[in-house]
This record gives sequence, C-alpha cells and structure tokens, in this order.
Amino acid sequence: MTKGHTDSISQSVSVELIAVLVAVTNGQPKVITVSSGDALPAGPLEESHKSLQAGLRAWVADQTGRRPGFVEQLYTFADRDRGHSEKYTRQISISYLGLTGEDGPLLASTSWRGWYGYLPWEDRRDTVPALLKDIVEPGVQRWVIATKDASARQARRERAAIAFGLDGRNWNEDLVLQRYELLFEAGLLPEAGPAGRRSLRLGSPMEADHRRILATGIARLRAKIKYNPVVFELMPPIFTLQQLQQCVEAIAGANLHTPNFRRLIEQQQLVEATGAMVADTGGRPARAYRFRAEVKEERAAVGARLPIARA
Amino acid sequence: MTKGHTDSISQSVSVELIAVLVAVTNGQPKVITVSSGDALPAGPLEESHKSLQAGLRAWVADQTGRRPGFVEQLYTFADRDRGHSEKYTRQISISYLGLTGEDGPLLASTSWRGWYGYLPWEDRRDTVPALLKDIVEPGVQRWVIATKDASARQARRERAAIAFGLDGRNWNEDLVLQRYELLFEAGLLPEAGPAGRRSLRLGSPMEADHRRILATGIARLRAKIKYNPVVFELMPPIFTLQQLQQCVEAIAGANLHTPNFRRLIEQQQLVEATGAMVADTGGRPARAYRFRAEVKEERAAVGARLPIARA
DNA sequence: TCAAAAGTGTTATCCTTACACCCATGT
DNA sequence: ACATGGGTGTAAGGATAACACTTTTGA
Repeated sequence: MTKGHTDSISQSVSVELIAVLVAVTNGQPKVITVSSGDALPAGPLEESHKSLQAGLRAWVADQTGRRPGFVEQLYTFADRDRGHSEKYTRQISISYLGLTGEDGPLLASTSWRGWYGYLPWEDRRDTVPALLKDIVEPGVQRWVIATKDASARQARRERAAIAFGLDGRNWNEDLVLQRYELLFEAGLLPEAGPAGRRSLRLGSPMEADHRRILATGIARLRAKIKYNPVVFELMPPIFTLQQLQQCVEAIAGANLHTPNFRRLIEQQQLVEATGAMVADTGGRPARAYRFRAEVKEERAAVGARLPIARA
Repeated sequence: MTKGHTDSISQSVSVELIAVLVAVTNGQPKVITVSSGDALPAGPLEESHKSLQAGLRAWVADQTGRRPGFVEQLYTFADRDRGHSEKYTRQISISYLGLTGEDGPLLASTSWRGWYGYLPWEDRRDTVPALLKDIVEPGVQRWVIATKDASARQARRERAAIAFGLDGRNWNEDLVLQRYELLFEAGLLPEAGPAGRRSLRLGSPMEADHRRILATGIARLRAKIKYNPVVFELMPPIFTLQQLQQCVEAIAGANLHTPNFRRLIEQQQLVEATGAMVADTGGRPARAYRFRAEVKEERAAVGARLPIARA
C-alpha cells in the first residue's frame, strides 16, 4: 500500500509500446502499419529508455523513420490472456497517438494504410456508407432483441441509438470507440469469433486488439481537434483553407460547411495569410495561409464552460 | 515489431496501480490517502487480476472498503528513477480516477483529506487565495525572467499567463495539471528540490509524484463534469439543486451563478423533482430532486461541434 | 420584520446555422 | 459562356450571462 509493499512483488511482465501514427494526405487519413497492414507498429520498452514517451519516440524513429511532432498517451491494457507463449507472462500494452506528415521514406516492412479500410462505417463524407444500413443496423438490431430481459433490451436499444445515431438522433463522430465496442459485443467483427468465419464486410481486421486501439486513437483525435489546434501537425507549413478543411473532414469523417468553417478558423485566429496565392485549385486561385506562431505555443483549450459567477 | 519480437524481452518490471478516489461531502472535495495523508493508495497488479480495471477495483475494495461506481484510467508512468531499491527494477505506475460517496467506514490506515490541502491555489470559491498574489505570481515571475533568451522568456510568460490567468486572461479551472507542472518547473514545490527546504506554503506535498497524479485526476474530473453527468456518482440519491451546485462548485473550485446553474441543469433534463421538499435549508424549503434514470444510461457526450454540412 | 435561501422573468449579447450571392480563374 | 472552387454578407435561432425581482421559510 505504501511504497515498500509494491516493490516486493515482481511478476514476469513484459511491456510493449503500441503506436497509432497518423498522417493525412490529400483527403485520406492514414496509419502506419506492419505485417502487410495486419498490425500496428509495436516495440518493447527498453532499459535505455528514460521514460515511456522517450521510449516510444526512440523506436518509432528507428522502426519507421518518422519523428512525430505530437505524441500523446492513449490507454494501457493488461489483460491476462494477451500473452502468446504457453508460460504465463503478463503483457502490458501502452498505446500512443502520434501525428506526423506523410513525406519521407518508410522502412520496407511498414506501410501507410487508410484508416477507413479498418473502420469503413466511420467515413460519412460523400455518402453515408451503404454497409451501415445493410449490415450494421440489422446486426445491431439482432443484438438488441437477443436479450430476453426487457429492461436490458431497452438499455441495448438506447446504447445502439446513441452510438449509431438511430431513432432520430444525430450521428456523433466522436463515438468511434463506443461503436467499435458495440460491434464487437454484437459479434459482427471477426475478432470476436473463431478465425474461421472471418468476413471482411465490416472492414479489415487486425492482430489482437490493434483495431480497437486504432479506434481509440481516432476517437481521441476527433475529440481533440475541436478544442486544440493539433491539425498543425498534419499540415504542410503553407496551405489553403480548402486543404485545411479537407484535412479536418478526413479526420472527422464528415463534410463541413465551407463558409462557416472558414469563419470558424478566422475567428479563432488560427491562421494568417502569407500574401501568396495558389493557382492550381481548379477554380479561382486561393489565398495561401500559415499557422500563427503564437497559436503553436498556446495549446489553450477553451472548451465547455460552467456558469461561473463573477467576483 | 510484430508480435514475436516483444515477448523476447522481459525486464524486471513491477506494476503498480495508483488510485485517486474522490468524494464530495458538504462542499469539500476529498481523496482517500494513506501514510497520514502523504500518499495515494497504491497496490501491485496481481496475477489473479483479470484486467487492470478489475485489479484496481479488487484492491480498492480490500484496502479502503469503498466500491467506486465510476472508474477511469488516468495515465501510465514509467520513469527509470522511480525505483527505491539499489537494484535496477523498472516501476510502471498506472493511475486511476474513481468516484464514490463518503459514507461507510474506511480502514484505519487510510483517511479522507480535502484535496485543496494539497493544491490550495485551485480553490477560488469564496475568495481568490492570497497565496496566488503573495507567493505564486512572484515566484512564477522570477521563473519567467530567469531565462536569458528573449523568445524563450516570451514563451514562458505566455505559458504562465495561460495557466494562471494573468495579463487580463481568465482563469481556466481545467488547467490544473499545467499549473502544477509550471510550479514544479519553477522550483516552487518541495518535490522539485532537496528534502531539506520543504516549505508548506504551497500546499502539503506527497510521496514521489502522487501530488502530480492528484492534479491529473482533478483536471480530468473538472473537464469531464462539463459534458458528462458523472456528478451522479458523488451525490446521494435525493438532493436539492443547491447541494448539486455545491458539489459542482467544490470540484470546479469556483462559485457558480445560481439562477443560471439551475436553468442549465433543467434544460439538460438531468434531474426530476421527487415532489418532496427539504426544509432545513436555512431559508425557503427546497424541492428534492433525483437524477433521471435515462440519463444514467446515456453518458452521451455532446461537447464541442464542427460546422458539419447537412446531407 | 428581517435574513437567508429558493425560485422566476427578462434582456442584451454572442455564437451557430443556414441561405444567398458575388468573384476569379481555366476550358 | 460556364463550370469550379474561392470568398463575403446577412438574417434567424438558440444558448449564455447578467440583472432585477418575487416567494417562502426560520429566527
């Protein structure tokens, strides 16, 4: 309980760092994968690493050749059944989100993959994906009515409605993890069942719980982008507002209202015009912008507010 | 990189679970502590634990006698210099936030402590604490001008202004961790210096980085309470709006505007009147409320929004 | 009667959302 | 000319913040 106690027990434990490394290039959000897209890059925590974040940065640079500007811890897992060997060693997995640009080479064993290949129901940009109506909603419906108890069924119905925007609710793009978990529980993802009956209809699966970790990363990024200017890390130094909008749309998986998006950005004083114009847009030339240096420092979330009383 | 690799390395690692267990009773937010308030309760991850969260719940129930309704992971640390023994074992610390009520007994070795005893600058309810003007601001100012480089100094000034609401900015109650880290960096907390010159003027210190973990927990709770109805977990089943407001004020460390708070709660349909009245309020009797059962299910964050285009 | 807390009304302001429209370029 | 994307104006509606005020109890 106090410090002396904890040191006494030292199980056979290995610590693994897993990275969700994100880039967005011309409208496609991507992650770095290994094993032909079957897994996220992961590396052991080594004794030389001063801290977890330092360890992660070290082997990400080593293994992928990228140096993400923004890195944030996602979640730590340690389920007993995560080990692969017969002998019982506990595996701790600490996952991180990293943002980077797509430029520069990767090692041959790693590759960029579009993240909506793994979670196709999350991309509602041009159209609402047909598989939502065709596969997800019927499957979720079966899962709802599969419970005998009426109140449990009601709870499931409610949960499904919130997650997938049913019963007249709006789709909430932040609920990526809730949707993944519900689909998992409903047995609609191959990870949930025996390897035999893998169906690729609901996106490509990944090793172990890597697809869940990806969902966690996307959820975090979608939530974060609204109150913290992390988009920076994903954009080139000079860009047009259209490019910025497409980047945000790629992350959010939804189309934005162009005039209002523009005003939102201006009002927040996130960017400043360079004075230059970009001509190859297909229409009228666009102003070129850069992020304001001050904003890069700030990182000040404004976010939600309580009705605070004045002094 | 792929799964085979990570298993090969298995350092001498011990895993510790640390809990920030919060209750609010008549206007005072509290945490469970051990060692006479010098540390947060912590326990080793044992082989019998099926998952981290299960492990945490198990020993929290054991060691403190409380069963928190809401539990959420905070952060995982693994700095090399965390071990206390001469032999080099890596210590992984996984911290959790748990919400509970204060009723029921605790074990003798544990006790509730008001959290503003550790972070007194965070409580701005009746008055802005004098130590902000007297100790914090001068100390921070010294830290700002202690840098030779003009642009680094400007960055420090900006950071301090955001964290502490200087230069005409508003105090942002969510930035608990940023404030703690700045004070730490500025050498104003005893944790940062040698044990000899401990000054209690800026709150009671804690073992190792427990005070930082407490700050992380408070920050998370303050942010969360605005878009997720977790206050439930801290309130008795029946309560008045005034009690609810005092609970939120205790957490936020700020006074709220009563009429507007009331409307906010009503508009969100968080509560429903029981019909009963509570008379011992010191003034006009208040209506008794309970939380709406539906809301307990929901947990649907609305939060910030992007200017999404209609289909 | 007065203090203290409960509770209601109302207004000014700001932000969000939506719609309408003009501008500048390439084909 | 017209399609395509860039860019501006503005008005409706809702949420927030601030102020003023009434109601109901106990001392």
